[in-house]
Amino acid sequence: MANTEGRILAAAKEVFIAKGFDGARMQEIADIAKINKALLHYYFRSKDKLFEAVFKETLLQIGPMVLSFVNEPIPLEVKIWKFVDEYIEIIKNNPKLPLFILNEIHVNPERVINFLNIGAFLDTDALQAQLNKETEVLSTSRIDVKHFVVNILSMTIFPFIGKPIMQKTLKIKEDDWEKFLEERKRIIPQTIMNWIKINQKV
Amino acid sequence: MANTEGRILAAAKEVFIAKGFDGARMQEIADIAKINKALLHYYFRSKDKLFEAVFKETLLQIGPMVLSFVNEPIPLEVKIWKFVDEYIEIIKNNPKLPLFILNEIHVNPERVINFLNIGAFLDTDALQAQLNKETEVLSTSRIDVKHFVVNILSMTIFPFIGKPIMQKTLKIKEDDWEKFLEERKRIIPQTIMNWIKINQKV
DNA sequence: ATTTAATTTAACTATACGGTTAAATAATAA
DNA sequence: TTATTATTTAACCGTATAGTTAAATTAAAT
Repeated sequence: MANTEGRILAAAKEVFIAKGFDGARMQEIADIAKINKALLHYYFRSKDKLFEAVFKETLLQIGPMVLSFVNEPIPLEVKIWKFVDEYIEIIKNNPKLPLFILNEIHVNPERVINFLNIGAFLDTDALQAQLNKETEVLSTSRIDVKHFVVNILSMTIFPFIGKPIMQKTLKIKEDDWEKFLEERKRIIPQTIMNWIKINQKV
Repeated sequence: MANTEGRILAAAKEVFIAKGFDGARMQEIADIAKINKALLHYYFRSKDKLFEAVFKETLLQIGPMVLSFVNEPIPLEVKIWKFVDEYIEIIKNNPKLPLFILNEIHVNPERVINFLNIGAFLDTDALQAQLNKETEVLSTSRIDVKHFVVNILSMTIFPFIGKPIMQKTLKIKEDDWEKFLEERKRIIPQTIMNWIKINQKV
């Protein structure tokens, strides 16, 4: 049949992301791909090999999408808005992906450590320079690029990772989740920019 | 021997947190607790029961510690500083805990959903009122308590969850990690307070 | 001292699961 | 047509793992 390998990869991705490597079952992957276990091993010799293919493909798919324009020469504020907006949109379509990646790194770093370079090309020095220029113009205290990046990533990604707890603690119903995410597209850049803009040398 | 149950729980916590429910092995737990598998089942009838005990205990241990003073009547800025400081200290001693909890909720919500109430008592209305009072004094635009909480939690917890990626992307060596966390105790309240303080009705 | 509870030993069951195999069949390419 | 490749079927192997059992031993309680 057409595109068996693609169906296998899609099925594997679905199951691995939903249940993690240890919780995933080769049989279930085969079922979802609508083939049998024998053919599954015919295409990908082992669970490890299959996982490797899925993980690599996933990182290649999501990594560059996000960091592509971070190194581009556009104004800082635009950069932040664009980043947050695009990142939220991407994760909205793959809401379970961040936790999956983070957890696999955690429970089995050896298995995934080789691919971690993929998509992790971030020119921190250039970004720091841009930050310095910005704070100079505003005559505010300097911003450390490390905390700048961590702050943005945190506020953007964490709501997805902690969705169930956020929903429960903050009483956000499923119907309001989408709206909540739209609000964050506004709130996160606001939080970051206000942090940078305020005239308070600490 | 003395305190066998405690040793079992400690061992189980260690293994469950390190490898997740699916990756954890009863034999390994028994080994670490320095007992045998038979005695393990003598104390906790099944893996599920043992996990339940560990998960419940963990939530009870960490939940109240953190949220206890959030509802207390202390100034907002103090509250933020205190929260961030205490939270970072607590997680520093249990750095793998947040990802463990979040991931277990993700891969098997049915198994853990019953205990999610534990420690999740947050009076959002009272906090929103305090925020309103604060912005009124500063005559700045109102802050939505949902994003307030999510922002603080995100910036505090996420660095631990994403530690390997943060370290790689931002070139933070293990020796500098502790310093980095100390910086965050300063940066996070600063980010939040500047966000609130700036006179910019959006 | 006697009973009760805690702990070990060691073998065992049942099952789930990753992976294999071989033969048959269908589809595709040469 | 013929050879090659893809796919199915179905049984099978080996092993890891949760959980059991029963008997023996040690420690604690009465």
